[in-house]
Amino acid sequence: MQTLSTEDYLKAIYHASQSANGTVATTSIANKIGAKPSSVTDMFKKLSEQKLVKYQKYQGVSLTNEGVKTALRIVRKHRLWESFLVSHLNFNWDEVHQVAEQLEHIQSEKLTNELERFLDYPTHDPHGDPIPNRALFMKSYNKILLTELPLNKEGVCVGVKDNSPDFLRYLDRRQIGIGTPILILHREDFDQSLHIQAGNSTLMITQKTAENIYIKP
Amino acid sequence: MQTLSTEDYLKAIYHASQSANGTVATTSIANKIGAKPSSVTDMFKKLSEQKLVKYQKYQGVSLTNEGVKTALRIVRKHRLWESFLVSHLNFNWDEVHQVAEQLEHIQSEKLTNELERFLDYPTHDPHGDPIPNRALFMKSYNKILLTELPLNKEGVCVGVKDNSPDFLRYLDRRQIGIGTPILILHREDFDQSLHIQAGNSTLMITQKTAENIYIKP
DNA sequence: GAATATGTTTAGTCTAATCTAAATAATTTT
DNA sequence: AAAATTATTTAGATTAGACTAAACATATTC
Repeated sequence: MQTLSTEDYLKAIYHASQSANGTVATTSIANKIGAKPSSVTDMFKKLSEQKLVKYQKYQGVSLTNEGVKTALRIVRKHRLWESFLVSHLNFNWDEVHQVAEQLEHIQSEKLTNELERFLDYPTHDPHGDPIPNRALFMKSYNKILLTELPLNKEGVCVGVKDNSPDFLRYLDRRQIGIGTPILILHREDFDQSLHIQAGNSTLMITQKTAENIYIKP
Repeated sequence: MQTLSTEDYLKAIYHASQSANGTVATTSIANKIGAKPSSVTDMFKKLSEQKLVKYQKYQGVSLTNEGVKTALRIVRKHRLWESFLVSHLNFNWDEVHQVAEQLEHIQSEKLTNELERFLDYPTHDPHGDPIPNRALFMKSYNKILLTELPLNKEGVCVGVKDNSPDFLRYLDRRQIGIGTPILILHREDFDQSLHIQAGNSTLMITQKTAENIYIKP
């Protein structure tokens, strides 16, 4: 059984190892967790003793199979709770993260599974991220960044890369959300900004914005 | 902002001070919390510094107004979550306590208030205990113990005193629950056991059982 | 490939919450 | 009311998780 803190570390390692090639550096976790590198080293040792990560001095960590499972159980709870908050408790997609960070630590298999049933087995959370099922399996549809969408080819927004409240509220104001159909009308060569059609309105977005929107073509 | 542990203490003090006359002894909290008396003394001092309890050496503690409010906020969350678990997640009334013990510590006013709205402002939890509203006010209807119900006068089960899973499952097996109409057919002078009509069936219960069932006459 | 910069670990300290054992206060019994 | 019992507190130790500062390893730059 894990403590609250070890769960946070495992989740951070899991997410970091998705972008990296499996192995994760001390500092990168320190930044995510908001702790000093020395504290992270201590925790790496502890998790290593519990056989949840493979750790070699100065070489970072990678999750073991058991570690991945433990992380996925937390991710599963996090995303189910986020879904619940949005679908039944009137939370916006930019408000759910902080509360789900707490709820993901609640220990009760029955609770998790019943919540999943109550929500009718959702496959994706309010940010478009896939929810691991009971067997911890998740399937993410193949998606591309909005920057990669060809001109005049319609796609649908299926997720965001940056989950920060600031970015999410920015998208809200522009009426872009999960499910919004998007079409690139023109790409400005000068600064790679895009004129797009999103739903019924046309608008201009920067490259940085486009790099944080996932599209299913 | 309270830690998890101080919240547990405040809740324990609150519940203990309901039965006692407001002031609560070190040992009684030690037993409830499952800690040694010396640890409890330490915590009394800490809570006293935070002005959540009034503490005098060797004289036990009593909650301040702030302390009562903090405790009630936790009780409110606990009972709302219990209600949710039973009404939407297929939990039985004997299963909810352990999970609600965890959920009651989640910090988010919006979450609590939206949960309350989602449940349509319930006034009582699955055990018949009153749920404090947003203003932390709760009204408990006047109830009596089943032992005090006059012969042949119908009442309705509105709660239980003993919330242990064992007792609750015992009642389940006898098909006694919140809302069950109950009538005392005969009281055995010898051992104070009761022959009762509960719903459609008649059965015999011991004095100890009757002392743990609340009735609205 | 030596010098420098960056990243990581070690050693030692701190805090919150617990504990045990001993000391002290309050209560009960005789 | 003295003795015995029970309850409470103090003193000192322990653990998990964090920290700082110094030492050490790796990576980068010239």
